[in-house]
Amino acid sequence: MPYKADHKKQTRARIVEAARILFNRDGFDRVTIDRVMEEAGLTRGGFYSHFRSKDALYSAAVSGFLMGRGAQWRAEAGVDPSRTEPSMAVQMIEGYLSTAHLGDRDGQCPMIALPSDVARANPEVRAAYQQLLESMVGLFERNLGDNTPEGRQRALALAALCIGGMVIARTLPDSTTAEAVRKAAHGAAMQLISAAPSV
Amino acid sequence: MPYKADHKKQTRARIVEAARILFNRDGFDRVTIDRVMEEAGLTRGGFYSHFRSKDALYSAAVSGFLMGRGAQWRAEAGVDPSRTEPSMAVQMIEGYLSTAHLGDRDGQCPMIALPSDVARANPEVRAAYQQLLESMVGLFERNLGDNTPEGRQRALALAALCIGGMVIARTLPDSTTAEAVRKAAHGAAMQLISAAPSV
DNA sequence: TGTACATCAGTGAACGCGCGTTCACTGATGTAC
DNA sequence: TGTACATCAGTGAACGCGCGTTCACTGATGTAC
Repeated sequence: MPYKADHKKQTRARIVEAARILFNRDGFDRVTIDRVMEEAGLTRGGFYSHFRSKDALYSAAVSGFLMGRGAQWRAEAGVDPSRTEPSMAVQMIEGYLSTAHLGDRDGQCPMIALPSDVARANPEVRAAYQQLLESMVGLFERNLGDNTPEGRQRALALAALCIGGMVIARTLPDSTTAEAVRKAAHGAAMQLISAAPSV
Repeated sequence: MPYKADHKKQTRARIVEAARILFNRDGFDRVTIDRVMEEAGLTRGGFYSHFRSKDALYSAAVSGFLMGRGAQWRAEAGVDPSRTEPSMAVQMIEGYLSTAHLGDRDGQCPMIALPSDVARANPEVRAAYQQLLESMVGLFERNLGDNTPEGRQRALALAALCIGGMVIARTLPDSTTAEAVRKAAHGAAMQLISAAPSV
């Protein structure tokens, strides 16, 4: 057998990682396979021995975030999934709604970078996106320790506030207003958390 | 002078309206000038006597919403800009975070349909988008009658929650979860409003 | 009132470019001897 | 240990298509007489 067993798997991972960054930056339609492959240090033609189509790469990039950059991000933010307590939810929000995250176009959460793209994408991509959301909501839910329908509702609202605040801040050409939106979402999120029964 | 004075202006308005709907549905990149012109009952070639470029149409479509479909929408939702009282803010949220709005792909608010497109668009488009946001935030602010920095912050957070909730709901392939997100955002918005000092 | 005319909104063919995808091939690599 | 070999990851030229944009033309319209 030529090449080591995981050689191809590693190349594939490099393509997905390059795609994740470029999709975050420029969106699905404006990223060409040429650019993805070049960023991964390869050439155009090899792409189709790794992926069925450009669409297949899209869902791989979205769902790849959770285990890759997303895990790294949780570690940096000091979020420990094994500990479940309200302070962890606060920690998540501090990280998600931070100025650093707002400035990080390449490393940002795909839920911020790609929502309107995803809303028009195929079911596979949308399922990957929903999986990201469920993971965020699940973390909120467990950390707030309210295992009722109201608890889930609160967790969903927190997700909407975090993602919504960042999505809007990113559209604004005026960085002062963008920062104000980020801060406002942060404040409201804290308010929602402190209104939770278990806190 | 051949053709009435406002003939060209009306044609232009028809193009903008067609563009607004198509952009809402499919996003900027996937809408072709051909389709816009066809939808407006015209042919390809005439486009450039109305707009400098496809980009110029984009910002016209985004800022056109406020006076066109947006005004109609406010009327339907029973929002009266001349009355400023908390019940009007509640009215706005009821309309914005409604099941009807979630189902209305063509008539929806462009802030829901296009945020990740706009984040990568030129400054002109982004300015038009910011104008939409300012108008929504201004309405919240005045209606809640809290003319302090905290009042503006609350208004910004409400906007983030309304837009964020709808943006996320729209990405989800599973309509039950989508509806849950919408409801959760609605509940949290009401909670934020009722926590305002003047209510 | 009817007709010739000038204007310019709208037409549709054409151009050039870039993209997703295909495919015959090349050459780096691990293995067998 | 060194060499010939089979494999298959990766190459790069080519294809076909669709899109934004241009441009020479057409014909519907209001006006002047």
